Amino acid sequence: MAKTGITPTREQDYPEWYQQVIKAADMAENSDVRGCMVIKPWGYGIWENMQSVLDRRFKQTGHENAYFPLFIPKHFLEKEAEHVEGFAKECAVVTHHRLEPGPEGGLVPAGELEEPLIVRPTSETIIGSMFAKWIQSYRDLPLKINQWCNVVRWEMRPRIFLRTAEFLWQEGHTAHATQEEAMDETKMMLDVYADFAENHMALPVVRGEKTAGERFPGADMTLTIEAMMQDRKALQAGTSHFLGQNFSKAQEIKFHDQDGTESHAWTTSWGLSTRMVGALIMAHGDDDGLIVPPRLAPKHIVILPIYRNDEERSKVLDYCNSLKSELDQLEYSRRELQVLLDDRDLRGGEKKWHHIKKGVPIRVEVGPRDLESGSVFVGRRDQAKSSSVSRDEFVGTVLQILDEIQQTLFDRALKLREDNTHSFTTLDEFKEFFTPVNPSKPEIHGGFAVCHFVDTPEVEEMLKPLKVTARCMPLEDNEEKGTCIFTGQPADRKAIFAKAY
RNA sequence: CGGGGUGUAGCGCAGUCUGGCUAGCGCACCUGCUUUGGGAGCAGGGGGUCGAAGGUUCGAAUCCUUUCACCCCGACCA
Repeated sequence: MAKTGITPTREQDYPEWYQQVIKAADMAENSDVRGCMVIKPWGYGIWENMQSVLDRRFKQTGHENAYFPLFIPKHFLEKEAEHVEGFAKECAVVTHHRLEPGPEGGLVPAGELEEPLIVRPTSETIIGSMFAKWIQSYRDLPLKINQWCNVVRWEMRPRIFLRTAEFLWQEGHTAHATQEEAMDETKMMLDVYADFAENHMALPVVRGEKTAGERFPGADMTLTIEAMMQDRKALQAGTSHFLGQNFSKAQEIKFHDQDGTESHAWTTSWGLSTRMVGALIMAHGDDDGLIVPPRLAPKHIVILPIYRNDEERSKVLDYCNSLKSELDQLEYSRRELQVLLDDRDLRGGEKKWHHIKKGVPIRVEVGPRDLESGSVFVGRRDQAKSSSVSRDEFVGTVLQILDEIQQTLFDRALKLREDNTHSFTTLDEFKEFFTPVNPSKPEIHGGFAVCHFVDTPEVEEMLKPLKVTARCMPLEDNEEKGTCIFTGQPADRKAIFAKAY
């Protein structure tokens, strides 16, 4: 009988499968605060590894970390018109600074603030206000700052990791003397994200430009990396914004050039959030649970000792400990190899499934028979079968196995995307692609549709009933001119359309 | 903010229509024995006063009133 680790399967009920994977892998859970999640050690460990890879890349590309306040004075947010409009509907507002005993017990807010404070939904305004002070001369530029923090966007429909009221992210903010330099920065950081997604998350992405309707509020241009999840929906995995002089004009970020003229700086911002953990789950998980790409795994290998009595136990544990020390010497992807020896007093099968559901890349089972033959029983999370190999061979090839798993995950995800990306030249074909056979209980359908189009509000309107959005206009391979399948007008380039998270 | 629904043990639920012994069941948890290369079996055990407040009644998880919370479907969104 093929019993799966997760009920239901992806095919049966994808959204429910997603929730169950998180629960089974013990990654996170909902908290008592609606819309806010608690990230548990296994989920947080993955995020920490994401942080460490990205942080290194940010520093390599000339950025420094700093920290800015959680609270933003209301009038800061009001300065940039589009920015206000984009975020006003989802801001948490702090109006008081004290609690006092209420008439009927409990506590009531007191000490009303002169000006309400907004819990940051993003920090362009408060960082910009500091940039305005720090920047006076062309010699102060470029200024390239990143911060790791939490932000709050009051969401009505939370989904753990994908959309929560509070989430963790990094936000980079830079200021430059010229438009070209700011544009180069915007593109470079998109490439950093794309490289991270593909080489560390094993997640193939399309690099593209957002349409006017999907752009960041206040940006002149938003670049994005878009990935396909296993239900064929798109997920925006990271964005990089060219802000032009919009914020610098609103916030007076000015500098004197070499010839003494005063100009407004050109700014960018770019962010990537804990949403990526959700992307990782939906891109790689299977019906037995999570699969963590080795390069981001909190534990690469779990050793499971198998024994029947105390005598066997001590022998097996000695063998396991020495194996662990040997493996501990190795490094994988700039980290020490992380090896867990799980000697909890649990039945073997239960313990094994526990680690399968968590997605540990490699399981090593060690029992009395292995001691005699000097071997280990190795199972890879990307394969169903396990096999016996000599201990020395295993230690000698383990790093290679991890790379193979990493590659397998990437190849699988790429194949999924390629198999479900189609070009369309007529609107009828397009509509059919996005219409489920059974509308009351939609099956997994659709994918990425690539079509010529013109970026106008009418097109966005036409897409609404289908619940499809323009994900991006790909940066690569997008020179060919054609006809917009929505309006019939001549179109300069194509866009990718999909249902999205 | 509109429509629908649910609150009973850590989790998932039955019981509510038709009020009545000490409020049940499954999973999880603890103990013991048997098992052990694979998500164990048997036996025993701990844990809830039924979202909250008020009312009707000899008697309320169950009926009535008020209230709170959460979930799902729509509009919004990294």
